[in-house]
Amino acid sequence: MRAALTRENIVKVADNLFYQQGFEHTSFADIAKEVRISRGNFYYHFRTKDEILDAVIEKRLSDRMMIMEKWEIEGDLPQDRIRYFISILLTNSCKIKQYGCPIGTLTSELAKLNHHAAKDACELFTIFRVWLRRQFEQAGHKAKADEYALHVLAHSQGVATLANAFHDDAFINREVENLIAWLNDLPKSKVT
Amino acid sequence: MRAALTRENIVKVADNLFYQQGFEHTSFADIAKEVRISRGNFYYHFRTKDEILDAVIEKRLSDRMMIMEKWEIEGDLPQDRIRYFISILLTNSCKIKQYGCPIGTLTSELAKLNHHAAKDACELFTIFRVWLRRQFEQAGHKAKADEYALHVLAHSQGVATLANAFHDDAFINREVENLIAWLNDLPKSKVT
DNA sequence: GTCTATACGCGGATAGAC
DNA sequence: GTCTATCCGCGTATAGAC
Repeated sequence: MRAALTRENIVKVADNLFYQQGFEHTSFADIAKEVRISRGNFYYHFRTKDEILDAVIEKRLSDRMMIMEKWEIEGDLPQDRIRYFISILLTNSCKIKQYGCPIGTLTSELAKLNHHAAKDACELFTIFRVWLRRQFEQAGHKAKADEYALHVLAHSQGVATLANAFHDDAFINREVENLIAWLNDLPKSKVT
Repeated sequence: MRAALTRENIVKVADNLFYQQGFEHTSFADIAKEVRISRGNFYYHFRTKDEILDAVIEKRLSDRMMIMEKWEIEGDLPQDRIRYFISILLTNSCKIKQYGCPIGTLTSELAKLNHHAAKDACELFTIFRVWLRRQFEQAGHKAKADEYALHVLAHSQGVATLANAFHDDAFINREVENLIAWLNDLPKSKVT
C-alpha cells in the first residue's frame, strides 16, 4: 500500500480509538493492531505519539469544516443551519451515549494532561463558535451573535456529558427540543 | 501517624490529583510523593489503584451530600437552594477553568476506560439529580421535577466544559445569569 | 506502620534487515 | 515501506526488613 494511504488509515483508526478509549489510554499497539501493520512500521509514518495526535486534530478540523460547508449549502436560512448543528446530538446519539462528545472529551483530557496540543484541540470548539456566530449574525442577532454561539455550544456539551452518564434517549430528545425552542423564541431579528 | 489519618490523607491527595491530572495519568509515585510516604508504605493502605479510586468516589459522594445538607439548612425556599447549586460555577470558577468539573470529567474518563467504577462515578450525578428533583418538587413542579433537575445539571456541565476550553469569566457569569433567569421564569408553581 | 529493594509487564521509541 | 528485534523507563504490585 502506498505510504499516503497507510498514513491516512493510521490517522483514521487513531481518531476512532482516541475517541473511544481516550488519547492516553490508546497505545501504539492498539492502533497498529487495528491498522494491521507492525509497531515498527508505525514509526516510518509517525515518530511520536504527539505527531499522531496533531494529525488527528488536523483531520477532525477538516472533517468538521466540511460538514459546516455542507450545512451552509443545504440550509436556506441561518436558523436552519443552526438546527443542523443541534441535530448532531440526535444523529450521533448512539456514540455520544457511549463515548461522549469527541471534541469536549478530548479538550478535557488534554487540559488535564497539560498537553501542548490542548490549545489546538480547543480550536475545534472555536471553528464551531465562529461558524455559529456567523449564522446568528446573518439571522440579525449582530450584537449577541457570539453569546448565542457559546450558549448553543455549551448546551450541546452539557447534553452530551449527561447522555454519556445516563444513556437516556428521552433526555436527549427533550433537550434538543428545548434548545430549538430557545432558538425559535429569540427576540425577532431585523433581517430574515 | 495513625493509619486512619494516613489513609484519609492519601484519599484527599488522590482526590485532588485525579481531578487535576486525571485518574489514569496519576501514578502511585505522584500520590506518595505528595503524601510524603514511600511507595511501599502505600500498599499497606491500598492494595490496588482501583481501591483508591473507590475511596475517592466514596469521599466525593459524602462531601457532596454534606454540601447539599448545608444548602438544605441555609436556603429557605427551594429556589434559593437551587441557586446555591448553580452558584458552584462561580465559587469554583478558578478550578473549573483549569480542570473542568470534577464529576463530569471523571465520569467521561472512566466511561472511555471501560472502568468498572464508571457507574459508581455516575452516582455522583445521580445524588445531585435526586436532590435537585426534590427541590423542584417542593417548588411545586411535581410533574417536571426530574426534567428540570437534568436540565440544570446539563447546563452546568456544558458551562464547565466550555469554561475549561476558553477560560472566559464573562461567559460563565452570563450563563449563570441565564440559568437563574430560566429558573425564575418557570411557570408559576402551586405552592411556595 | 513505615521503610527499601525488587519483580514484572507495558508502552514509547530506535536500529537495522529485507 | 514493511518487517523483527530490542532498548529503556515508568507504573503497578510484591516481599520482607525494621
